[in-house]
Amino acid sequence: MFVSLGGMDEPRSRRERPAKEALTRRGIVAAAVDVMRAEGLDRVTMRRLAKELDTGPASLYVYFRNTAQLHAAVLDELLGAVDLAPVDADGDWRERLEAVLASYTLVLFEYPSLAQSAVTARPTGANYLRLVESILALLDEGGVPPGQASWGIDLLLQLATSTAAEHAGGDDPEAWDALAAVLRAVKPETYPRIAALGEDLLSGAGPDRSSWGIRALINGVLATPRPEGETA
Amino acid sequence: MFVSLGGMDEPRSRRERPAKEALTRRGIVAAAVDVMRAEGLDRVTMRRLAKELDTGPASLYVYFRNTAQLHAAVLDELLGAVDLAPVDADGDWRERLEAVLASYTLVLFEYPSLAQSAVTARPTGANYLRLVESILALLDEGGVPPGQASWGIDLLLQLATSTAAEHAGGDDPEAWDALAAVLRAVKPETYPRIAALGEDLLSGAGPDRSSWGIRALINGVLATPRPEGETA
DNA sequence: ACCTGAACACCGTTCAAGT
DNA sequence: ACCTGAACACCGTTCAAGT
Repeated sequence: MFVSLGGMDEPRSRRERPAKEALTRRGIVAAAVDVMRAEGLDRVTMRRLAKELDTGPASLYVYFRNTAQLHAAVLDELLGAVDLAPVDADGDWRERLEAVLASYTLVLFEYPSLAQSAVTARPTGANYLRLVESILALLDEGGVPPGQASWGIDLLLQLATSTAAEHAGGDDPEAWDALAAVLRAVKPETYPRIAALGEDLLSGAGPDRSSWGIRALINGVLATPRPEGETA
Repeated sequence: MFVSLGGMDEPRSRRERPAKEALTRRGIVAAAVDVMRAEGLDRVTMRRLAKELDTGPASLYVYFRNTAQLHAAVLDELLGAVDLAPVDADGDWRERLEAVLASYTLVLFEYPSLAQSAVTARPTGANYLRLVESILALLDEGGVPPGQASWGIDLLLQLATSTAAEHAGGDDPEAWDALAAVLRAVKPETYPRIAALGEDLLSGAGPDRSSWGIRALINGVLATPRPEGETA
């Protein structure tokens, strides 16, 4: 394999799609990420991937129980891009925690449909564990009692994940317009408070709003004791 | 149509599946709810419903832009079962708000995959509006400033929705065991804080944990001012 | 406007058989 | 154990044509 068989250079296309390679979990995930970047998560299917890897769909079931698990593995891969630098930086722990969660949200925003599937099937790979460990460090630094940290971390990631997931489904501007129209059309006699708040219910640029949400939850996690009789 | 044509009684089966009825939005949603209760949300597809209604799938696109919108309409229907009685009851507003959100979560728990789709496609029907109005009333009673209420309501519903959505995908006990195994196997040198918390990360019966989460978020929404320069 | 059959372009997952 | 082709039982959505 170290000698070229023919006299000609290998054409580029050979390198780009190797004729056949041994199937591995890592290789499948790598192919999945490629397909996702090129064609979107919708196309990250067992069949599409099998085609990419020159095999039949059944082969992939050796490595992943189902499509949801495959997507979870793809997400873990992407989580490598989350910026954990704020963990060891200076400054207020709350702000640093907010920064880490904002970075997580931003990564998910690139593929909101992946976020949607993550609401159900959390990843369990190395990148996810690093993220959890980092957040726990910050909560500890902030003096959040361990019991609250245990439950709080799930909550924080859940909120961040579903914030990104909200934008799955094409970010359909028609759907948003429809919601705005419904709110505007609401009868003040039937729904006085909705009518009173009106547009403000939908106000706020995405980032402002989601960072406020994260801050609110951090504050709540810090301030809310766990029910009695539970150990931490 | 008021006279029987034949001498025999109409067989029961005629009543149960009328030969043909005019297509209406309501009728489609009703059929969708039936199919969901009988066969699960997975089967609430354009094709399956078309079969149920004795027509072709294309007919349904007159009433729903796509399958996600259909599911949102089904959810709104189900939301009629949310118990809003606590709104006008006596007692602490926080506890009553928690009760309303718990009822919402409970309704979604019956069809977690519907909750999963609701993370992306919020309903906009009458039942959803009633729920929003009720929560706003409680936040107002609790003295939550309008700006925080506007943003907070979304957050509260989002958290409750994604809490139920987490259980979509079959509640696969194997997946949970896998996560537990990963956490147990974690090396204390690499992930000291995860190792230290250990089982507690997964502890807590569902209801205890999710009601703590709701309480934490309510507290956070109450305590966290919106950024300056924003009106309420 | 509402309704439809047919078509296009796909899916997930399991099975029995091979190595 | 890993790998595979083939099969089973489905999907969403659009189109052109009808009323």
